[in-house]
Amino acid sequence: MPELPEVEIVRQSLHKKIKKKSIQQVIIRNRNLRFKIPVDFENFIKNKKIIKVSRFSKYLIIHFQNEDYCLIHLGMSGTIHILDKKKPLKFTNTSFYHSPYLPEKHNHAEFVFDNLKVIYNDPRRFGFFEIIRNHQDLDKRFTSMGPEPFSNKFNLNYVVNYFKNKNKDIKSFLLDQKFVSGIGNIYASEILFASKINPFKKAKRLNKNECLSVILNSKRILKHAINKGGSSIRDFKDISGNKGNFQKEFKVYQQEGAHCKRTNCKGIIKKKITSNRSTFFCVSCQK
DNA sequence: AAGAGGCCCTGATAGC
DNA sequence: TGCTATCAGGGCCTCT
Repeated sequence: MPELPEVEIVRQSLHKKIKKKSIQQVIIRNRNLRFKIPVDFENFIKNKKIIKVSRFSKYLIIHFQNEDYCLIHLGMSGTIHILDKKKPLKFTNTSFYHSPYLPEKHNHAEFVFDNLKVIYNDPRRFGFFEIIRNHQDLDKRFTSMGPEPFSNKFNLNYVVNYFKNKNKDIKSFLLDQKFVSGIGNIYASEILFASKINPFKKAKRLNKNECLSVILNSKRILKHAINKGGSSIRDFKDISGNKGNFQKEFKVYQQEGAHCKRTNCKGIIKKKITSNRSTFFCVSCQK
């Protein structure tokens, strides 16, 4: 499901729903995620009040009282659903705990609040939860990761220096969370199309202008995607079941065989698969 | 040390 | 209908 924009959409809606509320009960249905949900997880979370929900990169950060935190990573297929007793979902005429579109299979954890239930569902189990017990550890947690695209640290000096002598292709770097945090397979292709750069060009071959282009387009495209509610390919929805709209604006992702959308470009969009991941690009205008 | 590739897992879809 | 193969938004690990 989720790259930075989608995780941000989930964060916004989750924050609205659960800030200042206490978790009354935690129900674990299946501990098997990328990392097993620890046995003391329920006790750690239970009765804690939520201050806010923030985000770094593709990680949701639940802030509890007393500087306790829970990280949630959605992996490829993690989704968060909410059932609100006061605002029953459309079509929900059954009980509080059942809704027609709400998945039952692959629910891993359910967090029960007063009048609310938050559900974590993850068929492929690439997501995970992580407990953090103080504010220093939270700061430390992300130090080995690169800056978010929005950060001032993601600037021309940083990128030009980072790319010196780097023999790997530029797309791999956009996916490399140690270089920049939050970009995934969809937005990497879109950013490079906007920058007119071939995804397989070696990073060390990018000139200053191209580096700048990658920086500016990363910031712009991710912000734009957030404003559009994220990309709903497959079944991404926010926690209340609303779809995003950015998928309508894909220029290259999933556009194999289409004509390039750039004015005056006669190129065709091509798909290339490397190490099991697809890359989309225009054969003509991305040099 | 950097870079390439495999692997974790289930589900949807395409092709026969 | 039902088999098999392929692909999917991530990131960790190992090998060279």
